[in-house]
Amino acid sequence: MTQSARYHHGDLHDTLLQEANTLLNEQGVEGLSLRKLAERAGVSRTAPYHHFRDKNALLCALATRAFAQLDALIQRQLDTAASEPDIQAFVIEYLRFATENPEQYELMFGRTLWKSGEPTAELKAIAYRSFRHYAEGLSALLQGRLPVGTDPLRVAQASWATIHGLCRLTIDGIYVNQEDMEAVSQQAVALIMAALK
Amino acid sequence: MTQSARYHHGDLHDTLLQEANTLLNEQGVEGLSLRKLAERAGVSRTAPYHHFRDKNALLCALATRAFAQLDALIQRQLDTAASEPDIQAFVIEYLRFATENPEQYELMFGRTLWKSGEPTAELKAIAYRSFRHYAEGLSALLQGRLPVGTDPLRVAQASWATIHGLCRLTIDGIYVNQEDMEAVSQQAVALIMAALK
DNA sequence: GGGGTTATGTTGACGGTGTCAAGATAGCAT
DNA sequence: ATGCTATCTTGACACCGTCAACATAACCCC
Repeated sequence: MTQSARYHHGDLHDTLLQEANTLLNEQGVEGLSLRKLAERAGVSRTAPYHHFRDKNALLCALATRAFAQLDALIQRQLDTAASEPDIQAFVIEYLRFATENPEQYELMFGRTLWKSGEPTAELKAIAYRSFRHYAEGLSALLQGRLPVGTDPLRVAQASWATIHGLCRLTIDGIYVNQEDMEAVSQQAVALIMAALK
Repeated sequence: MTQSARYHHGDLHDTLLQEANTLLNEQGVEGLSLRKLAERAGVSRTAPYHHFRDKNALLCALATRAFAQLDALIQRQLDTAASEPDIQAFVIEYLRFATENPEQYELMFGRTLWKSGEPTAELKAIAYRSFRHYAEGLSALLQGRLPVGTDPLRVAQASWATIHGLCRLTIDGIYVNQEDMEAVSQQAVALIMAALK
């Protein structure tokens, strides 16, 4: 039986995720429909429903994969970091992750999944694990350099917000050009580090 | 002729914008459709097309109105600011603007308008005017307190990114709870201000 | 191997969406 | 009064997510 004529696809689950990623990068989440996906996988409109409960579930699976990459990046860059240049390097890497896959980043953090739809338990888990890794890595890095009474969690939240906000402004195309992005981030890191003894 | 039976609505343009705002706050941008809007205004499906070129144009008009409010807030809070507590107050006001109208804020800065659709010239204008007002206000405020060689524009971009990122994380429901938001912002402002002489 | 259970894939249908085309109506200026 | 133009209408089209009902194949147990 030929590959194209067989009734069962064989690996539709992964094929769908892969095609979804392609379509996401090509056209953004707006242009990602289950029907297009099914067609690209050479399968009928409703076949995907045997592998994902609904569109939200598929998008959550996609975002979960992306978070796994980001989590790996965080651990790789932050666990070996010791000085300000290391932090700068981490931030640059983070920004590149976001700007090289803007649609993916939007999906990971946007309200499509976190508000409009209900995020999967799996997605929540890895998203918060990523933040925990960041917070722990940063705390270790700034050990003894924070002013007394400064909650490391708050510093982690504030600094993530800065990086995240920069990503958002850049990939959404407002206020920060991609060429300026790294300069802005360097300024931000320098300012914060200057405040630490 | 009764109000409901007349052929011409009379003030459909503004009615649409008003209903759109209501629907946006109630159901988010996902739940905002031109057809619902038309029905609420007591008019047929395609009537709105005589007042807005397409859905994108209507959303841009909505966002433009919202930017006018934000712009007013910026000027009100920042032009009279002189010290760190004033900055804290401004940030708090900004955060409240975003968290009290999360769907509106999402629309203003989200990629729905800035990437997927083409932002109106009008929208672009007021969005950038708002940022300029912020940058100018902040520069005046920090006059002479920035380390030499520090570009005020970069500081404006970095600090806006911080505030914006905090808003995004909070209203998208990830990493920052609404109760923690103000504490995080205070930490961020304190850190940055500590770096300035 | 035969037969039943389960996983997977199919077509048909429903209500929703944005938007275009063509025609109806009303206001307004000449 | 007549014609122009703004406004509003119905009809239609191509999409979309998703449910129900049915078809096929794989797999497991006897």
